[in-house]
Amino acid sequence: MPKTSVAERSEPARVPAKSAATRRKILDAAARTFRDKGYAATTLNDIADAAEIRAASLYYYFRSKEDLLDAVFGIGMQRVVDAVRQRSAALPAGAPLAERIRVAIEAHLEMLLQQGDYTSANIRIFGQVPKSVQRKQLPLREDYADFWRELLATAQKAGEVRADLDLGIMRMLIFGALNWCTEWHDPRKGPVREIASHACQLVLNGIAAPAAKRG
Amino acid sequence: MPKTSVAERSEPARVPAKSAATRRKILDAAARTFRDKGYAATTLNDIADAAEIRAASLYYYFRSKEDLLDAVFGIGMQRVVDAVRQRSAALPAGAPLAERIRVAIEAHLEMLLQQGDYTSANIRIFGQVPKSVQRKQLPLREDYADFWRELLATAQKAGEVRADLDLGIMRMLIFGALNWCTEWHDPRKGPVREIASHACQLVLNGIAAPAAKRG
DNA sequence: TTTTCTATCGAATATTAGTTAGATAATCGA
DNA sequence: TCGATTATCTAACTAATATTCGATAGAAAA
Repeated sequence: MPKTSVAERSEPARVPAKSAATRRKILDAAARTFRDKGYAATTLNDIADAAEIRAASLYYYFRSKEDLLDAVFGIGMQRVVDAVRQRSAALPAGAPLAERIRVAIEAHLEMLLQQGDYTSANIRIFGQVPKSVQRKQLPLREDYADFWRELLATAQKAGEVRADLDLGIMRMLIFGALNWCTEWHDPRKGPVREIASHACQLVLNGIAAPAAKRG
Repeated sequence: MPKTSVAERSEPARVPAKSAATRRKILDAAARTFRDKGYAATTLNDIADAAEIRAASLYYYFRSKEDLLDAVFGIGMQRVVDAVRQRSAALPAGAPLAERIRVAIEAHLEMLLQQGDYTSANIRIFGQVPKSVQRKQLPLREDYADFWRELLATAQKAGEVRADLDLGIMRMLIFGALNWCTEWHDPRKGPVREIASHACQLVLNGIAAPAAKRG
């Protein structure tokens, strides 16, 4: 029994909308399952079950399991890049750099903990995934890294970040504090706002130049 | 050809030392491979190859793949607990709490990045491992968490950490900054000391109460 | 209606991986 | 030297899994 069950049609029945909905369901299921169990431990049946289709049907939409993973990763990274860039662009031109860093932290955490499972899947399992997939994702990752590099470098040049800090190391420590949240935070439970606020305090106080120059 | 190749015997030929050396080689190989590729993606053949034996021989030392993982995890967590406790205990009784936090950070990072692959395997792949193994590891993990809980709570009570901070959240953010290093740091390359120093700055400045009380 | 294309499925395939069984080599105490 | 125990191997088994193939239902087009 195919059981078509078309429940997604919210818009006035577009032309190719039928297949797009299934594709989305597959991606959603894959993102969640990959994130929760890792790539190797996730079977195509796991994904198919969650998407309410049979495993063979996955191949109508994706050429392979790796392809599916790559698609999930791409969406996840694109989303966080867009979210952070957009929030940052919404700030007034003369906003203090600490404020720019704050909204970047908040956007990153919200994407990781509230929004879809795509970004958290990417962040969480990237290191345990076939090298070929990692390689294909590198350009997007570098895009995102560049955003932060520039943000921190500008803040340091402006004297808002201590001059003696190695920003490469500091950036990775900050990423760590944020990204690790996927390992412990229960999205249904705690409020993200509370975590974001603490992360901002840790980071901003952690790297800020002393307000009053001594000596 | 078995090719016995007994090259480990550094001590004067102990009694059961023969089997213990192989067991150690298996554990070393497993820790490294698990950490690098994850649990599911690691095959017993990968481990056996690295340990220079055949896969079937693993079963002379461990009942199953899960058992082997559990052994690796246990060693990894025990090591970091011991290292951090020991370093902390070596401090003079009246040492400032910031100093206690600093040595804890340093010990944690050294165990993660320099010492064996056991701790890093535990930290890195714990979340993508069978639930049964996670459950068996919880007591040890709690032990370690308790150490940090107590350390931070004491510092807060002493007024060295801002009173308005939720230490549960802050502790996980700190763990994140440290643990994430397994994802990006190349142990052969950068000096750990540099990273530890930056982590200390981030954490200590990030949570410290302002030196001069205002108002 | 007939044809065509899209989407989905059941079944088959080939490979791999964890595990077991039995044989055998190596070691050691007596 | 000899039997017993320890350690390791080869070969086989079984279950699971990614992937392929051919069939088919439904919708759209003709």
